[in-house]
Amino acid sequence: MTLAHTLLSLTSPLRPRKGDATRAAIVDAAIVSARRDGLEALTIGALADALSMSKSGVFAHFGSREELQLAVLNEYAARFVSEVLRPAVAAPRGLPRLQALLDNWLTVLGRQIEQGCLLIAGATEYDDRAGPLHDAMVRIVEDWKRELLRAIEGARREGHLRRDLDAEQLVFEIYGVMLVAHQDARLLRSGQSMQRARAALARLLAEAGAQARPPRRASTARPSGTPASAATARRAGALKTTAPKSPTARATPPRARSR
Amino acid sequence: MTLAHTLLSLTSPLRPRKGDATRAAIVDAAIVSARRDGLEALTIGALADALSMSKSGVFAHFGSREELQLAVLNEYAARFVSEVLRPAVAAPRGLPRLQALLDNWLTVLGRQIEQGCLLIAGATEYDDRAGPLHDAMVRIVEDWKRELLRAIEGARREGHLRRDLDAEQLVFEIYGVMLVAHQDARLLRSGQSMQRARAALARLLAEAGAQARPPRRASTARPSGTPASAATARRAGALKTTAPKSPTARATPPRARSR
DNA sequence: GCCGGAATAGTACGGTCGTTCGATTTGACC
DNA sequence: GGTCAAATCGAACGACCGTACTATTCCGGC
Repeated sequence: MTLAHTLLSLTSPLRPRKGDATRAAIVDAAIVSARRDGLEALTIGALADALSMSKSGVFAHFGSREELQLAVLNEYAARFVSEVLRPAVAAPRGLPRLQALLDNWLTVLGRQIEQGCLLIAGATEYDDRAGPLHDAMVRIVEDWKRELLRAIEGARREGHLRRDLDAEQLVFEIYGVMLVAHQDARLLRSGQSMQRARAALARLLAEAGAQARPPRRASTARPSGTPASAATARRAGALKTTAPKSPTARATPPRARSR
Repeated sequence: MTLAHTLLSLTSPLRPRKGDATRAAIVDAAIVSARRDGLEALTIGALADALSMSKSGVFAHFGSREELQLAVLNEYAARFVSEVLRPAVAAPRGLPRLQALLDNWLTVLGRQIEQGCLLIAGATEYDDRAGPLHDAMVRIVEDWKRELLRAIEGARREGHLRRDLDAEQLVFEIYGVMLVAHQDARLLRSGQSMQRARAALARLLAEAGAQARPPRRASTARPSGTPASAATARRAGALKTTAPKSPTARATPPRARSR
């Protein structure tokens, strides 16, 4: 079946297969469901109901539940990369590109806080279950960390970060910030998680030797925009903030707040 | 039933109820299963098989699957606290106690890397599902973070940490290190995650103003005390290592390793 | 050694799961 | 408009789920 399918798409590769559209719609709906309840809670019946289709209609597109889960995971990962990494490579190489990447990552994480991240939830879901989903999960996370590493080493090579920086350690710690931001925002509904994450990242970068390019402004007085966060990076503008319009997300008081 | 049960245990509270032992055995087995596959994958039938009991025999002890899950989660949390927090309060208050707490935490996390942490896995499992398990999960994580906060503020009150420290931010970042250590060790089987986590924690504490008491080992240069901050404090022994006997877990080489 | 409640087993029910398979509909091409 | 494959449906299967009920076994107090 899969073979015939492949052969056919080879003989007439240009024909716009209609099934592809439904398949995409199924994956779309499945991503929503999986982000809410987890990949393992994905159910063909529930999906069919949500799409007003029959179970067998949905099933036929994948051949097995596992194949559906893999499609969902891969599609999510592809979107994640294209949202976070792709726009970042537009930034000039080096620190700006790394900063853009982290900024996009955090934005994607915080955008729809109602929906979780499959790469984070899947990591705990499949960390102990052998099988194709585990393997895919490992591959995706490893690939992503490799991209992050590349960006960091790029910035170091440009002289924007300390020469003796332990890049893998920095990847580790950045990932930790993202994980805790995700948990804080979703489980605890903290509301401050994005600010805390930005502060943590800014500090990590500052300590990694990030040069505060144009030191735009000194401390205390802050006439206009330029929000920003923790410790030193506060004036370094090490991480650009996305939506500084909101007055509720006011800048943190001089130096770190103590309780 | 539950009422009668309660009343009876009130009238004869000393009688050693035999069912309690089986109930404990069930919870034991359930914890193992939940740590491997998740709380949501817990199944009464599988549990009964593993214990060579009947489904109804297992069921009778809890009255519902959800009650079983709650029992498992609460028991796990209780053990976690008693393993991590309780022994730490033996340490002198202030920074030593905080360090002991973090050290215990990391040890518990790394001890049996084959089994995951329910507090971490459950956080993503229930971050979007309303219900008693979600509520329990939130309460447990919040309680734990509060304990961590208490330890940090205790250390600050003793003058062991910066006066202007943002304690909640430090809780946030410490939690991030633990989360990424868990993921690295379990999903990616990294093998270096514990060392990386120790390095990250040491740096966090150093930056929070932790005084490195007796610098047990001075590596390269640095004759005597003078705490050092940030990156350098990594070798200051800001976080005591549990089993330094192992030669594989050697101290991190001078300065940070790059790549 | 019986008695009585606690503990456990046995069985059954309704539901949902993933999957199979044959029937039916759809839609592009001649 | 007929053709034929692709797409979708409908019904059914076997397995497992949580739960409810009844029956049986266990076991300490008399």
